[in-house]
Amino acid sequence: MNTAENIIQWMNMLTERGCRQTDARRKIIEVILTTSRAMEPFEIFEIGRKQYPGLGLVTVYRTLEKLESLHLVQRVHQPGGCNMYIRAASGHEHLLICTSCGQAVYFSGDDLTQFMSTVGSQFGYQVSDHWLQLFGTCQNCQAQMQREALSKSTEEVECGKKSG
Amino acid sequence: MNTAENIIQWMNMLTERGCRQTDARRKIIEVILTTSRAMEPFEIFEIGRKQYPGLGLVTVYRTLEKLESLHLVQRVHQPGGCNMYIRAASGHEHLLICTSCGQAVYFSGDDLTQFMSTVGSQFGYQVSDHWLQLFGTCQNCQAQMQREALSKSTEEVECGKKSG
DNA sequence: TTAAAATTGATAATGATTTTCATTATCAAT
DNA sequence: ATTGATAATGAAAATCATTATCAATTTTAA
Repeated sequence: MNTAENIIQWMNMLTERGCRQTDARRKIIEVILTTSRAMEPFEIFEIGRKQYPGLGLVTVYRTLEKLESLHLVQRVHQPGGCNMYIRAASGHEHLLICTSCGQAVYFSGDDLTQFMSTVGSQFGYQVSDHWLQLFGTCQNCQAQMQREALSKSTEEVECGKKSG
Repeated sequence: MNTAENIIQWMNMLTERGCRQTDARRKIIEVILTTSRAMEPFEIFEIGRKQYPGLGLVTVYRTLEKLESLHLVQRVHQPGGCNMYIRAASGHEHLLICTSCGQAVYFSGDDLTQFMSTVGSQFGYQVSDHWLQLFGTCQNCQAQMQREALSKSTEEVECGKKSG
């Protein structure tokens, strides 16, 4: 499914829930669907109003709340804060986030379901939900870092400088 | 190790880091070490000042920040918010939290380490860290719910009431 | 087209967390 | 035990993300 179809689909889900289709919501959804990393409300607001100047920050908050209740977006928890949003996982998926650029991908965590309930029963708990998130460095950022390290060592050779 | 010894140990870790040992910190640490669930700063403040009336809320915030940087406490992320703290995990442990009473226990997640890096390499990511948290109902709360369900059905029989 | 109702965005209010700052407590050196 | 440098404290004020208010606008079903 392409982005345009995806936007229509999300808008229709709003309609099904008894909500109205508005330009503000369409733009907010577009921003979310065309960005592959988690964003703060203010960031969505800033990107969105470039193409839709009337957009208000409060509307972004309200729309995110609505989309979250429809399980179309989800909050992302990170060491630096928990106020970012990204399109929601489909089923038993979990996030893998680049700590350098924020790029996020979903991976399947089906194989963990058994482990979860086993752990729970060991402590007498009835496990109903789990959160799993991986942090690391994406391919781009790994390459970038490698380039930087290389150019740095070259500099040292050429100029006789020491890093520090 | 008992609580008293544990408090001394934490206080000494503050000293090692160049911090001073104060009554406020001692009381805050005691509250954390004698409670087996995550607490908000204000909750720690309220419990602490019962025995140490001078305690200030700001000091609780500052102490938590310091203890977190020493990896003695950690922030707990929950659907309802991420402003609770609990003693930190030792090594590869993860939290299992009761969604009813907040009771928390740590379980070992060693067996997941392999899974994590495998998943990462599938997407070209170099995984450096992971978050895992389980939610469920603890034994006490399960029993409690069962009792409530029982007494409710008994009521119905005795009084002929319908639940609603 | 019309009118009811949902939505919007500007503004004000809220509440958790931080900063400020004068006072107090700690602790190594005496 | 005393001292003095300075870390730590707590009260109050400031900050900042989020939420509530409300009049104006937009959407949608009829």
